[in-house]
Amino acid sequence: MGVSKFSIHTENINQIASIAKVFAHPARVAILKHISEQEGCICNDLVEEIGLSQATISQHLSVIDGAGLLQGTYEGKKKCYCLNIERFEEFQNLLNSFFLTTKSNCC
Amino acid sequence: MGVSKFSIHTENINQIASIAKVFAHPARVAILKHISEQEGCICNDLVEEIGLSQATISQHLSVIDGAGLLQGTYEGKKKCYCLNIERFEEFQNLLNSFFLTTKSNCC
DNA sequence: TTTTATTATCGTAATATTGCAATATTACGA
DNA sequence: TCGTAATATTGCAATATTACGATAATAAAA
Repeated sequence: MGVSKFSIHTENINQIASIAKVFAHPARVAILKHISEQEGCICNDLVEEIGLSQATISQHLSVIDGAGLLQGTYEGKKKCYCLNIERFEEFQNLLNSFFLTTKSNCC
Repeated sequence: MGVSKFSIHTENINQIASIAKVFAHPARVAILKHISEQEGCICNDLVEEIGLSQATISQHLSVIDGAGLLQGTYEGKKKCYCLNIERFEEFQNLLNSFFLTTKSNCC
């Protein structure tokens, strides 16, 4: 199979899983860290910084972007990515409330 | 390929990704929620509750267990799982510091 | 000891993910 | 307009994940 069964779970459960999936690959975690560390965002430095091919980095970027975590603006030829802090905090809060409620309901 | 390149990343980055991976599937999120909601843990109720086969649930349980998030004790024939709160909180803290440092370093 | 209930593991099929080379696209400058 | 730099997309190949039936292993009860 290989297909995750989403339909059998609640909306909240699927949401938590989708959020976690974004962070479930080291390249994407590294990209987010690098983007945030850079003053004013970065671009294809990620390829050199992280050591994966341009195609692969671009692919990971689109996953992160698809989750709504990025704001990209063009500066000349270069596209500069920046973290969408509101969305990022939303993710943080959703994960945190999962942790909190799970913890407090436990045996 | 299909192989994630872990060796090119820092320990901390790989750690965040590994933690997120545990929560990156709705069945595992559902399992954790059910386990925590039940007074005193549960066992194969998960199969009925969640609607996946016993083999699949057992597989997901071993992923969660492999991350150190479970404490299993036998009560007669039944094996009752319980959340390892210390480890769970460790995960929460690691993720939270990732969120915090990423956020505060951002442009 | 045999049966029964519960959980784990194995084998396998279907699908997803990861990574890269090659190629397209985009936007600027000459 | 053409060339060039930067990024995105496409098309694989390799590997991982998910799911389940079948089968083992385990532990209590008959």
